[in-house]
Amino acid sequence: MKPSAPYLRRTLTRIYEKLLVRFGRQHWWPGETPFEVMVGAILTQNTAWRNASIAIERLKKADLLNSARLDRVPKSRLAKLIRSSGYFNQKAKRLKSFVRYFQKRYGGSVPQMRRIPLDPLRKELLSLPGIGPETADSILLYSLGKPIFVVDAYTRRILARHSLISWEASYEEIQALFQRNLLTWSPLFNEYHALLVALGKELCRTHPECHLCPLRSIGKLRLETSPAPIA
DNA sequence: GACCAGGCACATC
DNA sequence: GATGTGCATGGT
Repeated sequence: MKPSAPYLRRTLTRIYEKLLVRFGRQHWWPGETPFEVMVGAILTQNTAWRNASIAIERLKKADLLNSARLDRVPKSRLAKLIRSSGYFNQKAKRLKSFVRYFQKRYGGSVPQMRRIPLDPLRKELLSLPGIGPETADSILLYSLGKPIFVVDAYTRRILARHSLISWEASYEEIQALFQRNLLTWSPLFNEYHALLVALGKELCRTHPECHLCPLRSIGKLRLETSPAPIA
């Protein structure tokens, strides 16, 4: 039985309010420049942010957190610098190809890139090697300020545990759930996703039974009967 | 020492 | 289209 639109709107709004009260504003993305956010989006793929941020610091220290210089640095040197983020050979390759594209297509200019409308730009990003839906949407939302909702492992886990989606829901289905039932506004999408991650990090792992979950009292939650695995 | 973390591509059926 | 596997580090 699919929840009705008014129910979803109400519930998604209540969840947001609860999370905001519990965790406060998250000030995402934790990066100093839009370009740093793009690099971070690739480095954090399937990796704890802590490890990705170590790699970012090393790039900064080497004065390489700049698209023109990153475009010129040898891939082997880049791989060594980003070692802490894991999958460093793959990520060095992905970063190089992304930066090549960014330089060639936009001259390394964020404002130039931002001029492209959301849909075609998303398609463009998805066509790059190593840029999947989450990385593309993270760049669009957190680096460029485009109104698109980022879905990640935490988002799926939390929504499924609270019976708002099935565990098998696709990326696009989950994204559409938020985008159809919330105001299309990038600051809201920004904060909402960051808050879901905050919840996922702080509670879902340490308290998988959800006894302390701030969302517990919301709507028709049926936590007792949701599937056990949270991974 | 096992398990996990803000994915993605590619092979195979 | 679904399912399985490689990629790899650092923290708990």
